[in-house]
Amino acid sequence: MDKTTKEKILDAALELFSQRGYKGASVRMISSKVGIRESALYNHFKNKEDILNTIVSTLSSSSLSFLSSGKPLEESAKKGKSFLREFATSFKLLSYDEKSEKFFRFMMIELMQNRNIRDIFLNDFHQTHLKILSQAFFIMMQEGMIRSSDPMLMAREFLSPLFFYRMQATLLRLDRESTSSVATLFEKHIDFFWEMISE
Amino acid sequence: MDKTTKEKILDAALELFSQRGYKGASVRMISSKVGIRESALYNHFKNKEDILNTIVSTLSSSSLSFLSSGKPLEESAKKGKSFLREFATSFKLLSYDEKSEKFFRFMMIELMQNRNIRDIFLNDFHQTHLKILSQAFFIMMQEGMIRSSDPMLMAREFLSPLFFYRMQATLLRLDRESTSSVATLFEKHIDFFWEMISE
DNA sequence: GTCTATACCCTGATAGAC
DNA sequence: GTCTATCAGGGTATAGAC
Repeated sequence: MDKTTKEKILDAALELFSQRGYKGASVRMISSKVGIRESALYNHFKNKEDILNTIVSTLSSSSLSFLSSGKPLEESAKKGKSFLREFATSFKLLSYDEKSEKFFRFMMIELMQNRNIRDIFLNDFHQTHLKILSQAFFIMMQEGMIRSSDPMLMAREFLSPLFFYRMQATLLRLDRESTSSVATLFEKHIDFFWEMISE
Repeated sequence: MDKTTKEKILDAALELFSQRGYKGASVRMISSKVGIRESALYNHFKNKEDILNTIVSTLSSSSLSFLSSGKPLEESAKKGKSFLREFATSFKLLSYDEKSEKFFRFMMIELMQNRNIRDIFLNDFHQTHLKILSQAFFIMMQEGMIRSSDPMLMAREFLSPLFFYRMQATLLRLDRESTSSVATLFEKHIDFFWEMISE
């Protein structure tokens, strides 16, 4: 509560962008969702694109990558399977965070249409996670916990199913279907993957 | 050449839908790409949605699942790694087929917005491939070629990276960047996966 | 900061001449 | 089967009163 009009506009815009994409969500819809006229909206943002840019720059950094939480990777990676479980859980939990989930839906819609969103997806989102994972696998290999292989390849192999399952959960939720079957896929993925790579 | 106006409309529409989504591609753009007036377009299709439906029903079946090419699965699955390589290659080649690639881009844009497209993606596209793969893995397990595990889980683990790499290739191509690095990811995936599962 | 009023463009779609 | 002409509705954005 006690949100400023500006914040209300951003919330309404994110909601509509995530449902209909940037072009499909009109300034009219956004302002009516907030409860003001279109013209009043222009007191808070220069134009429609300004709303988009504010949302993107706010959410692209914060809501996409987790695990920036202190702890040195050297320590956590040595936990092996537990580390992977923590990573996957953080990944899965993102889809339960309302704003992250809406931004994810929006990214998926715009991925093929907007170069800027593509860059954010591939760099901020994907590369960041790959980097963490490949470092972790490298450490696990050094410790002799897992088979020796290309850490970056292993990171990709571990991350792709996580991404796919997250997308699937998002799709199911859109049709108000249960996501419990997908939730177990995360668990099964970790078990399967660990069994395959562990020495 | 020698395309009917109707075919020209469908081609132009697919091109524009794949770049801008359904809403973003106007009837005006489509008809001007064909070289006719908007009104003339209505002699060939009832309305805009009719164009979409024609495209979807034409491409959802044909361009999405390959491997319907005769040969019984029992035989090909016994080839083990070669089968996986063939499967992955067919999957990769889809992204070199112009129409399949455009339809894939369109699907990605509409996935979060259109229930019908979601169903096609999850059922026609994803489930079909999972079914083939899980049957193949089941046979390989019976033959003692690979570790024993849940065939459906294994199918998902094998397919998710393929999907992700295909998506990545599509994204790179949109920015006219080289996809050769992604092409090798397909190969590496097969090698890695086979090494992990082979007995 | 919000309102009304308005400008101007793009949208899907139809009627009727050729 | 294609054209011109036209329509109502919705799109972003601005000016000026309160």
